[in-house]
Amino acid sequence: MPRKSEQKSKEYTIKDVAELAGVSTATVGRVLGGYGSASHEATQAVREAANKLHYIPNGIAQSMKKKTTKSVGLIVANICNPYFSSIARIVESVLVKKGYNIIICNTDEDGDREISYLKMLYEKRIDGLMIASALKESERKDSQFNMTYKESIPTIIIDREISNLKFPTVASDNFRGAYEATSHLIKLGHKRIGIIGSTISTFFRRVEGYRQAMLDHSLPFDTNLVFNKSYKNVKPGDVSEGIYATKNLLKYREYRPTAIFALNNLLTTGVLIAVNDLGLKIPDDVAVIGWDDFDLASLLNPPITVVKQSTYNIATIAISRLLQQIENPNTILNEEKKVILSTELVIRGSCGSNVTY
Amino acid sequence: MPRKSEQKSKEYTIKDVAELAGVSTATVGRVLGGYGSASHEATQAVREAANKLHYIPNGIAQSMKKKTTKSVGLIVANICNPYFSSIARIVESVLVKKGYNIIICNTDEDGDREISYLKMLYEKRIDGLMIASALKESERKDSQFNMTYKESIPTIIIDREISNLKFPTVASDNFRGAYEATSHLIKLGHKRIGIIGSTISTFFRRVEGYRQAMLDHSLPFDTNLVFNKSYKNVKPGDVSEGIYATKNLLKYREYRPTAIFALNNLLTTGVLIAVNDLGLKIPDDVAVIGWDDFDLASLLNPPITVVKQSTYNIATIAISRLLQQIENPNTILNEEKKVILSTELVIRGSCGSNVTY
DNA sequence: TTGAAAGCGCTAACAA
DNA sequence: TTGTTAGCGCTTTCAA
Repeated sequence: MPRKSEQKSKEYTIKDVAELAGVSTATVGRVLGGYGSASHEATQAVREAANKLHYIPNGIAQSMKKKTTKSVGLIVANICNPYFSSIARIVESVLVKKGYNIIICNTDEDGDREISYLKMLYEKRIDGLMIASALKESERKDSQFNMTYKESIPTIIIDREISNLKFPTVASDNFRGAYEATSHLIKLGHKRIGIIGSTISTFFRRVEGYRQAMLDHSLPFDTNLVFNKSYKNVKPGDVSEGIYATKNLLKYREYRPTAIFALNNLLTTGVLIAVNDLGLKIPDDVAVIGWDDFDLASLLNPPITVVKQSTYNIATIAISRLLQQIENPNTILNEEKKVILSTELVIRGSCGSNVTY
Repeated sequence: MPRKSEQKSKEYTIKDVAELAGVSTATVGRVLGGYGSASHEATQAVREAANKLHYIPNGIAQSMKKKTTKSVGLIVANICNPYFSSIARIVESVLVKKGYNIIICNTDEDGDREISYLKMLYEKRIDGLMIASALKESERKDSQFNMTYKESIPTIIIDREISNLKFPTVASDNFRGAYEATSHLIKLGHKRIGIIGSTISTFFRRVEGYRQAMLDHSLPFDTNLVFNKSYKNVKPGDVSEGIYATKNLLKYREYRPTAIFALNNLLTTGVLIAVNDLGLKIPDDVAVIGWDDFDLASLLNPPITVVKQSTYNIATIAISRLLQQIENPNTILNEEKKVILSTELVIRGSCGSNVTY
């Protein structure tokens, strides 16, 4: 079977190019790498040889020497969530212009998964890391924390407000956003408001906002209305999660909430499907507010009221700060370590304009 | 400023671990790499040392030796399109179990972008490549083609039915899917049917299906109804594209189509927004069929009829075949090089049940 | 302007 | 069971 090995086109190296061009490997490197200087003649010969062999430089070997891989990791909960895919898209488009590429990791908000991704990415020697789905505070023992995250590599956290974190952060004002949404519902007459966060890790700040709004309006904070568990029979990061949660929340007719606040797009969709399945009407039987705007929100009947994050700004600020750290490791971003962006309550029809009892 | 350099935690190497453990680097490799054999004592010492130093193996150096990077590239048009994000998600979840990670590239269906991504990925020495957004046939001169794609690396094409392609393919039956959708509209009485494909590269086969359906029903194939251009003022991969196309198609009252067939999710959303903006009613003023199902399709008013692809199957088959090629390079997948999956027409309300003139 | 050669951190063949 | 050592393909210092 000599055929086999002949078929397999050899990977040409800088050495092959050097030989063919009749120069040294150093010269090839200078020409192709664009550093140092080479005579016009040499330059020509090298280019020609490289073309002839369809030479593709070995980026691994380059990384080895230069100690930079031109790749950054992006850890998200689930790329199917429009919020994360938008972030990924924006981030990737600015990165690619600078020659970086992006490695995507989906954690489903699972701490163990995050840790193993981290390990993988650190082994890959990524130049930078963006985490949009960090360990939940509950899972994060400080000792463990310091062992899993490497401070020596440029890192930025999106959408997590973790106090003792050494990394810069850019996030929405989760507390305020939830506070406003909840207050809106309360003003409309709602007293029992369900909140569905499933396992999402920004859950806590948002629930705090919800809780504060309830308390400020002399309404009880009832943990039965707070849905933040994950269930074995339900895939996280799937609409079924929201459906399941909603059906649970609406199970008991007399105690059931008159409004539901869903903490991400996928959950919102799940809520809408469940409410529809149950034959209930929005907003008369149950009002709905979603977190994150989506293209079809205004086309639904009724249009869905949402807390809108400035996804574009979040992504843009995050990536520019990350690149700054990568390109200039001495920059200390201490002063403005944490950037918090305000959210906007987009009022559409899904909460009704008044509620009577 | 010696402070600075002290701060920066040194990257420990296998050599440091070896020293601390009092063994050779080879032994460290054997213990940590899990190959060869080492005494219990040595194993203990090495593990201890590695832990103490928080040693993280350098994957770059490993790749250098082993000639495998454990990463695969995924080229899509736009990760914000639910079709592509689902594919990415499924593919990533099977890859991660095998220790691979995934590098995502968004081309916006731009051939030049694809070529430069290809170059980047080949330099990175990816172990495998999955292309869900290949060069359009029109752009692909054979000579150029053979220079841009490397046959020596395992590659699989998703959703492209390119004839003389040397790579295995898994795709939906684009022709048949479009034929059925179009026929459905025709049976409902539509004679002027607009089709919006923008720049998407599977466009051609689908338009052929559309065309054939028209001809088979003795209806003219009018290129004015075929919208497949991209416009400077419109970002591809954004809802605005579909909005723009729809408004163009519906501009001239008397000649305007009574039905619109949108060739991906983002375009469908754009169509819905545009139709709504124009104050038209679906299905009475204009019927709509979308390509790709979506969670909210059945919740809209009216629910949207779609051509549903088996995304899960496409992704699963594609990645398993790719892994097969990666793990066993001698496997020739010739016999069943091309897998074509059938689509399903999911009839909901957006085409009405009858149309009168 | 050029080339020789060291070395990045690891694996693995070989010898002990 | 272990250690020595030769590379992997490149960049880059140092001399020429």
